[in-house]
Amino acid sequence: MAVTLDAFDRKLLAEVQRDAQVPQNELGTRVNLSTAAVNRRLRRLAEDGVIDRYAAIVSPEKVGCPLTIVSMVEVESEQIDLLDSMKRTFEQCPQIQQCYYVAGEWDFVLILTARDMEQYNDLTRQLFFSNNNVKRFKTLVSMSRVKVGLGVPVDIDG
Amino acid sequence: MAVTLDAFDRKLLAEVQRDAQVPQNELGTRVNLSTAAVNRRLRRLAEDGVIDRYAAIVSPEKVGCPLTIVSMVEVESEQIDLLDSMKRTFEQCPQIQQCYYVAGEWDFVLILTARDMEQYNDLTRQLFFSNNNVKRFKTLVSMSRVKVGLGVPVDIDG
DNA sequence: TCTGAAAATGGACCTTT
DNA sequence: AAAGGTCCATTTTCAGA
Repeated sequence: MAVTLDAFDRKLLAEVQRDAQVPQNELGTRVNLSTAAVNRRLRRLAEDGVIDRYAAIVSPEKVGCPLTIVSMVEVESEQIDLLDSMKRTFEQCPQIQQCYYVAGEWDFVLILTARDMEQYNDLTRQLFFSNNNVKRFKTLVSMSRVKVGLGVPVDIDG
Repeated sequence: MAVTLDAFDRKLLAEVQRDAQVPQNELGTRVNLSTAAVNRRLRRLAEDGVIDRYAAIVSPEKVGCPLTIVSMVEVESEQIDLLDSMKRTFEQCPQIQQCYYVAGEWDFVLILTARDMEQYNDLTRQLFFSNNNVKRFKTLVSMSRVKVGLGVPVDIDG
């Protein structure tokens, strides 16, 4: 599953995770490689799925979603088809940025973004109260998004 | 803080959040605008901070970070400088993808990525056990990353 | 690694509302 | 003024030698 990456690949990945807009010739001077080599490596990293995709990161506040909420959900039954159905529901909800199926005191952890508490209450009704398989859930309202990203460390370690 | 967005802006934001690599002329045909208009709007969205940045999303598994963990932390004291110091520590840790300062039963929620459990244990020592201001913490190990993204809904609602 | 063609970006300028 | 469209220059990407 994992892929072999050399020091150049790692540097490139670190760069493009931070900023995917810097041109390949600039990347070349930063990592000490020709533009063409950078081009080939980035293409290969994308082909191999190391780079999953390129995305614009938009500011939630600026588009009227100032509220970030962490919800934890415990299910009634862990029957496969019930779980799958819940996963699909969570995946499809546009306000759910992230959903992790976890082991421990809870079964799902969700990161949500919402316009206001009213919208979150609505979501709560749709996602939790009207779902028979939700035993209980807990809400943690974010007061500050201290760090937000999907960056993966590639610097030295594996 | 929020910004006024028309239907064109919203469509463009939806597109580039999903895939930032589609060229502006293609975006133009999709949203019914000339290439130049798309160019101008994207530039303005970036200048206004609506688009925070462009980033490559890399697959954690492929680079040897198959483990995703959600940690919740309760602090001993909420004294400002102690909190700030913790926030800085969390921000700087490369394995911490996200850190939310929350209200409720816990004070911080962290999303971490790690090579293996041993690395997580090390992090645990560095971040939690050796920090006097950590009263307790809880670990939820992700078995499945059902949905992972930073996408913000821009379709219809504000 | 270099060179050059094709593609994409972004500015100039004019037109519309 | 604010925003769109067309055209053109510049920059960037990317393949072949």
